[in-house]
Amino acid sequence: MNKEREIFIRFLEKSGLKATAQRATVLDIFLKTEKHVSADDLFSLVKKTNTEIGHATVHRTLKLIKAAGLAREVDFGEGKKRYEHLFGHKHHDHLVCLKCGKTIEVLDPKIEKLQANLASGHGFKVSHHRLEILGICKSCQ
Amino acid sequence: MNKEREIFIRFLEKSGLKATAQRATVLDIFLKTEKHVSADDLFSLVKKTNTEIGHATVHRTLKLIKAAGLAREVDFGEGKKRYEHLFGHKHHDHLVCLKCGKTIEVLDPKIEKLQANLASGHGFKVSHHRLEILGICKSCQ
DNA sequence: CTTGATATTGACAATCATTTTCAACTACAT
DNA sequence: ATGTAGTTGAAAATGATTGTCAATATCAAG
Repeated sequence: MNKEREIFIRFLEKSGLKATAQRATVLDIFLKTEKHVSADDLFSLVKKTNTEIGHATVHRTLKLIKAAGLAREVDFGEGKKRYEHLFGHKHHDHLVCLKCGKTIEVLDPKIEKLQANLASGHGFKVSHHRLEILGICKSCQ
Repeated sequence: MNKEREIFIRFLEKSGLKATAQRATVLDIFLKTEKHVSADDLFSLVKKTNTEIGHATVHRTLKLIKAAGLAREVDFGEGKKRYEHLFGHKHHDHLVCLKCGKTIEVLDPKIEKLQANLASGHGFKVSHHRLEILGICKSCQ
């Protein structure tokens, strides 16, 4: 967590941006939640301890956190972005339950490998990928 | 194409909905474009031949086309939905170029198989999945 | 072919997520 | 301490999509 803060500060410096109290607050609260938060989720969490921070700032800061390499955008097809931690977390894909919304993080190295092959076979230089398997989880069946 | 029209009509009947000229027009133009169209793309295409159709109708009709099983929603993370043909098209995944926006449809049965195994290993009953590999295509490198 | 119940339409307003604008404010190098 | 340049919150703007509603069209029944 202090490591993440340091990375963020360093990213801001390097980009000629400023380390403000609002940015620190948003980052801290983001780091405390181990969920896939939307900007609005995070805004609600932030509001609990600090009524002064506007939602535009939360959006702006999430972009920065992502740019700093501390978060990844995920999209469960809801029409809004969600963010998850990236630092100290290995890449993974998601199983998303269509009933209860629960997500399970999964990883299959064989799939990852095959995906890379598939892309390079088409001359593609991969930046990243997105795999979501949607269905009904065990407890919802 | 006539097959698709028939499926659509049958779907409307079965659902107690009406076969209107607007719906026929939107469907026809959708079937003519072999692209991943957004509602607004399609609205522009429709407007070329028929100025009378509103954008709300295009949105509504795309939903119906999807419900009829003739289209699939795809999401390239642009904050809007795109639709692609489903009838007579096998399932596939996408390579999306981040520079020119071009998409290549790909399929690897081994990946599909592994995905199914991965999900069932977690007790998941799969409804569908979404795989997009984002990167830079050959000609944009 | 007329009718009538019901679905549909387009225009417009509303909504939701996100971004922009802008004047007041703050960080931080000097 | 100070000036410059980035930052903030509030409010307005944007873009995609959906809801409202009065006028209109569909289609089964007579």
